[in-house]
Amino acid sequence: MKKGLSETCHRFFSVLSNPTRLAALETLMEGSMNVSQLAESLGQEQSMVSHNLRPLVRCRFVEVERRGKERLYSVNRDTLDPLFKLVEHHAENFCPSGGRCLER
Amino acid sequence: MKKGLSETCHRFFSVLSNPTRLAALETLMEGSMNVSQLAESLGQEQSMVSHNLRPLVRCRFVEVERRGKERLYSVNRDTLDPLFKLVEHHAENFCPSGGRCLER
DNA sequence: TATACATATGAGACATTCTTCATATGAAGC
DNA sequence: GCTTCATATGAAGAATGTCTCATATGTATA
Repeated sequence: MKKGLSETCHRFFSVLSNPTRLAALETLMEGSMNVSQLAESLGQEQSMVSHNLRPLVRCRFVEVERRGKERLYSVNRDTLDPLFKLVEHHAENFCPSGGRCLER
Repeated sequence: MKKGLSETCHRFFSVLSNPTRLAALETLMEGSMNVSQLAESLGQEQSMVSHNLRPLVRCRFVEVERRGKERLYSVNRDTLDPLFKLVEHHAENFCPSGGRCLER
């Protein structure tokens, strides 16, 4: 681990350690959409989704594209595909009882 | 992303989104040690280190081995080596100004 | 079993992060 | 320019997470 990476990691992981943002990512993995569609799909308030998209965009987990008055959000697969695969792999290998060891 | 992985991810990432725990991992990456040594090395209270090691162990980011009255902690390289590499890679590719885009 | 050492645990104070609600911005069409 | 639709932003209470301090557990050794 490179010197100073620990600070970068903190920013990286804190953005990802939120159920709303993860659900948003999970949804966006299946296809790009705009904020309203995402809010609808998640069953959440538009403003909450918007608030939570911000850090995802800032950290480049998600990209935005303006389309008239809408904004189309899509995930950064370069990072997220291998990342989720890694988490899945860890859970399978080290959390035999269905991720139970990951509970508080 | 598999259905339900999002909950696993939340546990996974929340354990990692803490400066003390990341510093502990960073230190343990350079070699296994016991709690006192780690506390010393991090300049932190023993009890704080102990508190923070718990979730790391529970989530299998770290392993413990009893050695008499000491406990030897060491990192799970299977998960952490590729994970940190991935974060580093993301920072290099998507955060051109030295990870500045990862700031709040 | 008494002592010392290593580590773990619990409770409360403190800090940070989330969510909600109200409102602002901004783009398109009339 | 006014209205409507889509999204963003701000502030404040609510919820979570973290740290500290005091104390408990557990192991080795005299």
